[in-house]
Parts: sequence; structure tokens; C-alpha cells
Amino acid sequence: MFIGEYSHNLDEKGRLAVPKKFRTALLKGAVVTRGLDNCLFLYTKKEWEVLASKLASLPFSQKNARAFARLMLAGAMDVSLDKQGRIILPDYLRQFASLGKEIIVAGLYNRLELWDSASWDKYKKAAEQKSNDIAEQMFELGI
Amino acid sequence: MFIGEYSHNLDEKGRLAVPKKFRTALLKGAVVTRGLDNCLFLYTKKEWEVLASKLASLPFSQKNARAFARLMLAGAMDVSLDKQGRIILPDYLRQFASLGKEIIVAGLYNRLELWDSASWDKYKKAAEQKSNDIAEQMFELGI
DNA sequence: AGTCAAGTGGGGAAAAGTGGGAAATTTGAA
DNA sequence: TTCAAATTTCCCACTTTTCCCCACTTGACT
Repeated sequence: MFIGEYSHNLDEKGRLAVPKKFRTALLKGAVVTRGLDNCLFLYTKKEWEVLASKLASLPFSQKNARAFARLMLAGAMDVSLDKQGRIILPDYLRQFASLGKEIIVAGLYNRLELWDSASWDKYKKAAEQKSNDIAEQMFELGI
Repeated sequence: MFIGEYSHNLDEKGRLAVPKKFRTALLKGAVVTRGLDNCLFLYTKKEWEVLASKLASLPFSQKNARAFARLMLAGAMDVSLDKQGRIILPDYLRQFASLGKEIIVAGLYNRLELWDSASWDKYKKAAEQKSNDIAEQMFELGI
């Protein structure tokens, strides 16, 4: 599964090279979508199907469920690796995550996260400072 | 199934190109109708039948159920793809969703949604701001 | 320093989307 | 019932975008 943190460049055509060690896992298909905290989530097709069918089964008569499904499902896009091992990120996702040129690709076990380099630094700094407090909360959640 | 967000133009004749990857699913027939939050819903014939029978079985003694069923059933219209992969949207639906020239076609797994570009942006912005809160609720619902 | 693998950039062919005109069909009035 | 007007449908051609391929750069390891 995915672990590690890599920095890669997004080119003018919206292409992003996936770190070599993650490629084989994504060969059978992958899906990017809007994530939380201003980053993108990248799932293998398999992981995605699980999540998507849960989202699709939310009742569309509920306002919040509709909103969430729209963000995640309508935000999703099939991606595949080109011969060089790159994926293409659609405009609307680049804008959503305010992606500039330098992108951080982070492995989070069952998904990859794509961050704009600046947002990542900022988030990381904030999280490091709060880490002790957060840790205590996590302990309450059974970790 | 349908995922992703696409921007297409509605021409003067009321024609809208369906994104290529969705076309095969719609070849066997499709139905557009009034949706929620000022957009249109587009279903495959098959999915529509399922929904329509659910709507028809709503208790017609309830005011809200009647209104909802009327909105969706009476608004429904069969559509088919022309040789270029476009559908024609009837006037009353264009007006209902205040569709201008630029249309967003959004995949929501078992349906497509058609939005006026401006309404979509507005809706999305509002939803994104609330996304973290909503996400917590959703996870409580088992996602 | 040389070699190899990973990452980056751009040019050209093919496909998808768009717009308009011609043909066909419907509508309505005489 | 027939003709003209209007609307719809079909088809062709243009434009734009996407995708595929090739070549260069960079950096690590020997």
C-alpha cells in the first residue's frame, strides 16, 4: 500500500508524474476526486468502487447527502497512466486544490493525496504544532 | 457508472453534447426531468423505471409527496442521442433550470445532472465551505 | 565520468465538440 | 385537401482539445 511523500511538477498540460513505486498499483485504473482540507484523493479503481457505491446509496432527498455526493462523485474523474507514468488532472480539480507547479504526492495507505506544495507545508506546520493535542484525541478514538 | 464534471455548450437549437464516455450508457434510451437544487436529472431508461415506480408508490394523500411526484414525473421527457451524441432539451426544462449557454454535466453514479454553469459554481462554493462539517456527518452515517 | 532510470517538455495526429445549412416533417390556415 | 410557414431532424464541415509518441534533462549509482 501507499506510503511516503514525493514532490513532482505539474506541467502546462495538467500532467503529473506518479512516483514509480505507486504505478503498478494504479495500472488497473484509478480515480481522483475532491478530498478534504483542500487536497485531492487518488484511489485505485477497486478502493473507489467501495466508496462510490456508498456515496450513491445516500438518499438524494437529503440536502447534505446531496451536497456531499456532488462534491465527491461529480468531482471524481477516471485517470490512467500514459506511457511515461503520468496522469492528467482536469482543470476543475486543479482549481479546487489550488494546485500550482509543485505538487506533493503523499501515500496514505489506501489512497494517495495530492497537495499544492505551499498548502502542504502550511498544513504540516499547523499539524505538527497541534500534534500532542491531536494525539490525545486519537487515543480516545482507540489508537 | 457516471462520474466527473464536464462543461459543454447548449446551442441555439437547444442541443447539448453528452460527454463521450457517457454515450454508450444512454444509447438504449434516456429520460430528463426536473431535479433538485435547480438542476435537471438525466437517467438511463432503466434507472428511470426504478425511480418512477418509487415515485408512483408515494402516498398521494400527502401534500408534499404529491408535489414531489408531480415535479419529477410530469416534468419527465424521453431524449435520444443524435448522430453527434447530442440530446435536445425542451424549452420548459431549460427555463426550469435557468440554463444559459454554458452547461455543466455532472456524473452522480446512477444519474447525470445538468446545471447552468453559474448556478453550479455558486452551489459548489457553498458546499465546499461546508464540506468538512458535512463530511463528519457522513462518516457518522457509515461512510 | 558514464550509464541507466526516472521525470519533464513539446509537437503532431486523431478524436471530440460545435455550429450552420439542407432536407424532411409537422402545423395551421385557406 | 392543399399549400406555405415553421419547426425539427439530419448531415456535413470547421474548430478545439486530447492523447500519443519521441526526445531531452536530471540525478543517482557504479
